[in-house]
Amino acid sequence: MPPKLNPQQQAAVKIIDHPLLVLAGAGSGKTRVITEKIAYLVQQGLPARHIAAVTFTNKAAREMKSRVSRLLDDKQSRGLRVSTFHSLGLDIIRTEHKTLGYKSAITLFDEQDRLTLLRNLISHGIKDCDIDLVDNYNRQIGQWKNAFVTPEQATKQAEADNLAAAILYDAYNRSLKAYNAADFDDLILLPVLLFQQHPAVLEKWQNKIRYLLVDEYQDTNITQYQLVRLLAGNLGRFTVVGDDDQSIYAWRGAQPENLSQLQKDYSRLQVIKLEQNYRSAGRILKVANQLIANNPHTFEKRLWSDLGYGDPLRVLSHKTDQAEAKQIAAEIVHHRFKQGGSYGDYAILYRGNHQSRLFERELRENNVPYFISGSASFFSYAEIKDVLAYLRLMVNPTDDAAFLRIINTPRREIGPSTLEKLGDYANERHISLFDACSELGLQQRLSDKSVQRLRQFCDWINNTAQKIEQEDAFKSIYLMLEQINYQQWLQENSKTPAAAERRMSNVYELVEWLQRLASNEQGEEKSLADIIAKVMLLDILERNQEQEVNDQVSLMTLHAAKGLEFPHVFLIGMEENLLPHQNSIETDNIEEERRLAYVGITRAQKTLTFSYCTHRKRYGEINESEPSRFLSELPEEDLEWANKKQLAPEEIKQRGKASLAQLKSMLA
DNA sequence: GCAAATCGCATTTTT
DNA sequence: TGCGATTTGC
Repeated sequence: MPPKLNPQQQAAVKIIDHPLLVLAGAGSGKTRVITEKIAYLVQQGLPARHIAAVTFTNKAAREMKSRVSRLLDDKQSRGLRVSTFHSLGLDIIRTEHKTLGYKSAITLFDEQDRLTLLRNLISHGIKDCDIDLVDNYNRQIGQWKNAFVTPEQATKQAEADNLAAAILYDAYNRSLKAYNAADFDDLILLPVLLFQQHPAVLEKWQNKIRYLLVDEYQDTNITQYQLVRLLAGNLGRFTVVGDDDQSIYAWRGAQPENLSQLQKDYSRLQVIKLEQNYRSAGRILKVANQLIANNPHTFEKRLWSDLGYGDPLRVLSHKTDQAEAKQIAAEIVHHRFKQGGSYGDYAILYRGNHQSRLFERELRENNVPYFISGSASFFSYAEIKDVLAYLRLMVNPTDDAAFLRIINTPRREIGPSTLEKLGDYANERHISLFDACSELGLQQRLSDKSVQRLRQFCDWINNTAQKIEQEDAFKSIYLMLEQINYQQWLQENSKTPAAAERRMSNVYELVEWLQRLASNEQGEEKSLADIIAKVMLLDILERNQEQEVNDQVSLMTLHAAKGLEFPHVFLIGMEENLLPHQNSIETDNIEEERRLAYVGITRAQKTLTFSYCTHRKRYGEINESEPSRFLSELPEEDLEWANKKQLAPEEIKQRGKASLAQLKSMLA
């Protein structure tokens, strides 16, 4: 990227007396605009502590922070907020917990906790709900929370078929409150409710955050937009950056309409388009432009670049999905040797995760290093969830989700039947499972032995919690791990000894990391409770992944590829019913699928290869498939249908081997 | 209470 | 086909 900002970028940085919408096409330097603007605001005399920049991912926030630190020194950037929407929300909730009626140690419920709670509510009392439909209810509740619909409103508006969901929604929210807990959606929703109901608190925050910058604005949902509006106030001291053509999260509640809504809500809004692309060859952009022109637009935009026109885009055809994987793996090997580049220059992008399987196998056979993005997050590891559940329960004994997770892990001979009776009892008395254990009435329901086991557990939790609070917190955590003999439990429950070892080292990594977090928190209170809440928002594995992504072919979904770029991109599975996906065809959602293809195309810097198969194995059955309609929307003169004549599998294999031999001779 | 067997389901998933 | 969740049998 050139050292100087282009005129549009400069304008985007310098307009600060109007609310500003920056329509930033793919690869047009939007992060740069945000970071330069932060620096500019500081230079203009606005202290960094009055500036907040919000992103959607931790990764984006980290990237932004590090780029700001190249422009401003520590003193200048002191107090600057660069965070995800969700951690900004958590900050607000933590600071204002009293007004919201929460105790300070707020527990964050993840998706699993949420489902567990919903299931428990259904099996204990919410009669109108069917346990088999829990996923539907969950989705509906999420939609309501994203659309800023409270339980009261939901109940009023609800049709007969989702009245049950509305009742459940209300019960669920009450339970969360009783547990002093919040789910991810609440991290946005609660601040909005708070600001609406308490103007003085809002004013305080508006005074704190005097300039707001929002990244990936097209991905905001209704609730997030409310938060932006409230924080930015009537003056509209904000810059939002987004691209309607890269809106691919509508299914998660994102409202790309929030872009045009700004014009209605802020008459003084200025709009700037960034159309110069610093990433891709001209031809790739031409094709991308033509594809996306098939979607309706409120803001017209046309990407261009001066990086040269580039090669035609290739379209490969294959007989089977296996052949697709084989040929592309071989081709990557071949191409890399010819170019002398790095495997890290290649990416294979696809619509659904399952498409990675064949490629994985093929790459491994060819000894090509690869990494799959979007695989299990650190927090999906059972051992991490277990240990966090222990800590959560100590911080907040009413956290039933945590209680249920660990009550019998490791084995304490407390099984489902005991828990069900305990659950019934707790439910009748409207108390938490933990509190129910110490009640006298419990003895009438359960055997003495069971009650004794439960109480032993609770006493132990109380003791350990006390130790953590009063003595050296982390020493006590290590002691706790020893007492539950967690290592042994892992050994007994892992497939191999090596796996057990790895899992235990995950646990240590977690605790060490918590320790570092605790000591890094400058100034503010650094109670374990706060740390745990923060941790639920982070993802440690991300960092590990980033370190390792070096000389590896990247495999990822189109969704995961947003924001990234690669010299050579393979966009595979360009077939009807895959891209566009069958469900999207059925629900008439082609436009978002087209944007997904657009995102894929605009990831490529130098070369782009599409591929499709005529036969694909699906759910164990071979089906015929047709090339994607999107291919026919592209300019014919820029495509090269390279593979109409099929290579026999043996030939492909030969080519792969030839390349290997070539490598060996090159190394020798 | 737990392990094995069977069932059932299969886009995408920032936090 | 392949995985995870639930059910079955000991």
